[in-house]
Amino acid sequence: MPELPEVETVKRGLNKLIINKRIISVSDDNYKSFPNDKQLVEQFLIGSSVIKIRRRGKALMIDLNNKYCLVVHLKMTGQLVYVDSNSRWGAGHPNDSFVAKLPDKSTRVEITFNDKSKLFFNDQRKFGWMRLLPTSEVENLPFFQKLGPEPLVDSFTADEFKSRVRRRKNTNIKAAILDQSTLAGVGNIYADESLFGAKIHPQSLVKDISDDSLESLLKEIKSVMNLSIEKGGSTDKNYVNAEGGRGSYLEFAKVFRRENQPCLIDGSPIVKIRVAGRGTHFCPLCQVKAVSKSK
DNA sequence: CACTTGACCTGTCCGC
DNA sequence: TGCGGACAGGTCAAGT
Repeated sequence: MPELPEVETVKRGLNKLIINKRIISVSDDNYKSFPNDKQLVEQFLIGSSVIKIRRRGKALMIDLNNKYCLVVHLKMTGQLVYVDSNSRWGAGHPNDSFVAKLPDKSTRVEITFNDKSKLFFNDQRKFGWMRLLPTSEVENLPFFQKLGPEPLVDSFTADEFKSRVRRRKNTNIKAAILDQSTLAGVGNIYADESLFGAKIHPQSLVKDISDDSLESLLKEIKSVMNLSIEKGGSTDKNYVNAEGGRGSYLEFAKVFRRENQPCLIDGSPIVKIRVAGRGTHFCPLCQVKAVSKSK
């Protein structure tokens, strides 16, 4: 589920909810979700306080006041949900029926703070993970070593985007932008949406795409992600924000999950195919496949 | 080496 | 209603 905008939304939520709270207990399901040595958790997680939450790509880093950091990757179905000391937001709150049921069968880790409020790490498919380690060692994790630049910072230029994408000359453009070493944070939803905006066919080979088109693609990636952050991300099935609420970006999506519905530009039906092993949505009229020059 | 495919899991939906 | 298979927003390992 969560791509950059969803993880950014969770980050912003947690930064309003758990700063300066002290962790008094942690329970987990002894599953791979949290493969840390129990002694390390006892020694460095319990008793520590949260300083701030950062995001890099689709990963979250919860910085603690003892130079340790709890890194979290939500993968497909992970959730980080905070609930107050009554385990609910109060009658009438739109998220109350969801959070009042926590923990549920997907809960993998439950963190309790000094004021009895809780942070739940839920993950139906168990692909996600948490990892406690010294903050200075976070960047050494293989996941971060390979990660490309953040797309939304000004220092990430069109020239750098082009040269990174063009390293993947023999593959299609969708695979190239889903590759987290090209740039960080693009997943299936925003790949489809940004390719539509840039009028690029998802199966076009990188070597057949013009520089102008790639520049347009970077602009679309930025604008699609910024809009999604504004809308609190995309909730399809599992994703919720740090308070258990839904994101509304999919109401604004132009191709994702809109197969057989009319293209908003020309009215022709949106098509769904499989590209790079993923369900892929596009408009066959707007997004014409780039043609190879050599042949 | 560059690239593609399958595996990791559970839940849901669709066709028979 | 039951059952098998395909599929779901991400990443890695293993294969070609």
